[in-house]
Amino acid sequence: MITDSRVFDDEHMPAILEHRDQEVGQLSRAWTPVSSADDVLLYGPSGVGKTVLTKHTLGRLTKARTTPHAHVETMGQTTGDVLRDLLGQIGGHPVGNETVEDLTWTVRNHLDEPGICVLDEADDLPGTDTLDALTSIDNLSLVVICHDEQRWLGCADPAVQHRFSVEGTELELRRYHVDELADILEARAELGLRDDVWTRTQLERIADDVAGVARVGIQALFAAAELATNRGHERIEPEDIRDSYDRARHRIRQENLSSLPYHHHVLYELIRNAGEMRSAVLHDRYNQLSDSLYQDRAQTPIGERSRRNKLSKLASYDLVEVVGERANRRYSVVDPGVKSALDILSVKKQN
DNA sequence: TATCCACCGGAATTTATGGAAG
DNA sequence: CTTCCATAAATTCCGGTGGATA
Repeated sequence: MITDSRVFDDEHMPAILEHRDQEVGQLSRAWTPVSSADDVLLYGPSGVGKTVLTKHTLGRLTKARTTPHAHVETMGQTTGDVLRDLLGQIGGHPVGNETVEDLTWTVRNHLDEPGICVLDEADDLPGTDTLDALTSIDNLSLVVICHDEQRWLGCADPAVQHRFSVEGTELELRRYHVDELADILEARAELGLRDDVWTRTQLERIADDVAGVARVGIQALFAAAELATNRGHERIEPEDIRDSYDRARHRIRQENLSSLPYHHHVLYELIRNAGEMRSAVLHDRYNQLSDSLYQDRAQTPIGERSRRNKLSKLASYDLVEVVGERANRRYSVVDPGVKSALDILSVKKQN
């Protein structure tokens, strides 16, 4: 049934970008006189193709002429990480131990012509000094990708605000309409599935159910095909589609959890085990068990303030849900089926 | 309504790490 | 080897806030 699963990878780039002509146009225009390329603040909800749009448009641009460019994932990265990534992509050779100052200087020297740097998942960038380093590099135009442009601008320095408040700098990406997303799904289905196992109507159904969020739609289509295969169906059945959404979201969350370090896993598993808990209880548990949880580990237990940082990370990854305000706040895991591969609580029981 | 309280999250400060200079 | 310095992560400090309580 599935002829090419790579078509459904998050990293897969479609040959043509459908229903984003206007946005591609605006981005291209911002970059046109590359000698004075504009910065762009690109915003919109998760999974509607912000990353794909920039990669696609950047690909078109650099096919026409060579321009130094980079696409940097900034979520959870330090200033040094971002600069090293940028330097590597524009042809430099980061060693791994340069100072931020050195890196900034090296990048500047590498850019004898104007370049473009896309900062993906940049919601947390204001407030760090990453932007200071990047904006101090002449010749470098920035594309900032975030979810909420008001919040982003609100947190940024006045200098950065000014740089991103020029007319035409903002570019909003909306959710797809049902027929638009169905077109996108159709292109994937044609490439990755046997053509007698799906119908246009089913794709429209999925597009509607995921409210125009392309990433979830694509993952759901893939999950539906997997379910149909597992169940021995000849083609995708309504029940496969019905069950595909949980499977798709489950997979995205499981991946997110796996990418996080040990402290996050500890907190996650404590919450998952309890079902729902308030923060005082969570901290008590953590304190009780920290000796056994952290023995034989390089890491040591962390204090409450740091745990709060880990918890907000877990929440932003949609792994942990926070309900209620202030004193009566409760934590719970979004999908108890998502488990840490580290098997933390069984280690606890042995002790 | 007024006061209390838990606890979040920003900002400043400290600690840990590792490289470079003296 | 010791000292110094930069960075990132953790901790300390604390103001603000919205529900709880009386």
